[in-house]
Amino acid sequence: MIKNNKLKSDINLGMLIGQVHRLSTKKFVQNSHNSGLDISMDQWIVLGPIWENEGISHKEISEYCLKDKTSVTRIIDTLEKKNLVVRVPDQLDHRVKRVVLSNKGKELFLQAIPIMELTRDELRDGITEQDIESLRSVLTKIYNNLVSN
Amino acid sequence: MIKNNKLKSDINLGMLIGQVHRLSTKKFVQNSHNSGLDISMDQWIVLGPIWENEGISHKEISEYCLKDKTSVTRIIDTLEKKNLVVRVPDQLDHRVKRVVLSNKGKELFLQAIPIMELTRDELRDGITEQDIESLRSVLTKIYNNLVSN
DNA sequence: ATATATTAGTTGAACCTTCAACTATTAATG
DNA sequence: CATTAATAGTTGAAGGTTCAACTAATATAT
Repeated sequence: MIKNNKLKSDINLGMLIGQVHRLSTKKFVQNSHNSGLDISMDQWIVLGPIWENEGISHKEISEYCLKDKTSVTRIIDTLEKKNLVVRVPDQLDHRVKRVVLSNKGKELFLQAIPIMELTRDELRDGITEQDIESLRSVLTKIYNNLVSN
Repeated sequence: MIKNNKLKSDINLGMLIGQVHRLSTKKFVQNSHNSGLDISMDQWIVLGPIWENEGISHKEISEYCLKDKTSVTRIIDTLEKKNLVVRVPDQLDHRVKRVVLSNKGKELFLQAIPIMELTRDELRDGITEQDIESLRSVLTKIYNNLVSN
């Protein structure tokens, strides 16, 4: 009995975004698991900038991944517990912690790349590059509305 | 040092979807809080089908909201703790639990509608209806790829 | 009818997210 | 230089998600 159809369709759009987000992370984790890898979507997302930039700080990871600093702390806790990365205090600014991949971390990252590619292909099956660019464009507009308060 | 640019841009697209999802739920909760309402995005999403269909079952809520049954159980736990809904065992099929809004739940739902509309307008500021339809269309395609295994 | 399979919902464990409060360190200002 | 601000990261609490295992009840199949 929500009479306002616009409202209803927005709710559905919100649920759709949420569901696509949940299902795609689930798909990646399942594909990883099927290949014998133990890695979550968020762990993969955080490993990325560490791979690209050895010794990156939490804050930089946070900005790169669009994740809250608390989330970054906890994901790195998990990665460290799994011996995939190591935290190294910065020598100049003692507030800063720099994060470095272990050999195990590097290995896992390399193994996960083809899983990511597979997942990508499954997601995009039958979808044109134009559609993807349009998706990216509209999401970016919404993102900008959200961050500019 | 991810040489594959396609891969990198997919990662970014994934992070963008995640971030838009997180930021929009955050915006809704903040707007609610600013109006003195205590409700999360997921609580709102689950209240919707209960409002529309008094006595709806968990399973039906799950299908409507595109949420896992475990999540539905836990969100309804929270809603029940807040005295917004009540679980009623089905008389015929004793496996089924039906969910009903309390007066407090109805009241909250009605108060949350304008908050949802406000949030919607903030999200969509400067974005055309065509863009939104295009977003919905591409997300639906991805969703279908994901559910059809 | 009885054994088997399905279905609805719950629970525990592990992870991710947000908020608010906190520590420790560095930067800015008078 | 000493006080105050801001910054980087951590922690606890509460909520949401997934998986796997579980209970209880209904459906199916010989």
